[in-house]
Amino acid sequence: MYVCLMYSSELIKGTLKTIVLNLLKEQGKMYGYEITQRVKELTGGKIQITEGALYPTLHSLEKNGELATEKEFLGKRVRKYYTLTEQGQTTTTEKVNELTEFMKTMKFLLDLEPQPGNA
Amino acid sequence: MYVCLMYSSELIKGTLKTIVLNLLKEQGKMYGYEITQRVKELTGGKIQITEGALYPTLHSLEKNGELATEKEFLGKRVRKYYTLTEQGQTTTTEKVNELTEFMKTMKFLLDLEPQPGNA
DNA sequence: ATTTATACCTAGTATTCTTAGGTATTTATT
DNA sequence: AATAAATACCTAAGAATACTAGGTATAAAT
Repeated sequence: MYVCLMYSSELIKGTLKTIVLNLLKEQGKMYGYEITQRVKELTGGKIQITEGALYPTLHSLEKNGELATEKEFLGKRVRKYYTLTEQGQTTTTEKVNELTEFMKTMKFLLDLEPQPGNA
Repeated sequence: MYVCLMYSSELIKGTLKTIVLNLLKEQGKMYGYEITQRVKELTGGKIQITEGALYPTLHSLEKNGELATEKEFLGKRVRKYYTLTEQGQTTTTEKVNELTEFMKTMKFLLDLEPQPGNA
């Protein structure tokens, strides 16, 4: 039986918005469920975005003017596609740059050499 | 006038424990205030741990058996030094490895090429 | 016919950080 | 000498954000 090792959820905190915005920048337009599946697929199951986290985040980003929506009907079922607004594109660049810098700083912090005496 | 650019606080979420544990691994023993100052110094002010976040975290780690404490008196003032327990050393290694892996995954996600048509 | 996958959503809870205080000693400045 | 700043500890209330656990409904697979 294959056990998938997920990252502990606390690590996702603070990066979810950036992940979603960046995916939209790359894929153009996506709907909620698609985002959860795509992230799961891209990370080999190591990051699984729950719907309880994703939908409120999408709604918040839309309310804030970063995302625009359009509905598509497949038979009787509805899909809600999200796209970046102009403001959203700017925000995405900023947040991706910030996260990249943050990770450099974290890498530096984690790579410090132990002082003599701390085996 | 020099303005220090801090990372938005949401990025710290989920990494604070790991930062503290790893610092203790490197420095051997530290007290709370020292940790805030050391992180600020090491990151050029880009990560500033607030005391309101740090102390509850230290207490929680101690309660959980990851940290041990000893008090030192300087005149009438008290310092509370924290050190890693054996369990704490194991946890530190695990959490540092996990964060490192997480950052690799994030880097991969952020470096994906935009699909044709999404300028 | 039933289960699984797709597709949306929300309410309550838990975690975790920030804000904004409080206390007290020591050192630096004026 | 008086005041301010730095050191050093702490907590409580609030905000932000994710999880759990539900709900609704259609389409596809077994």
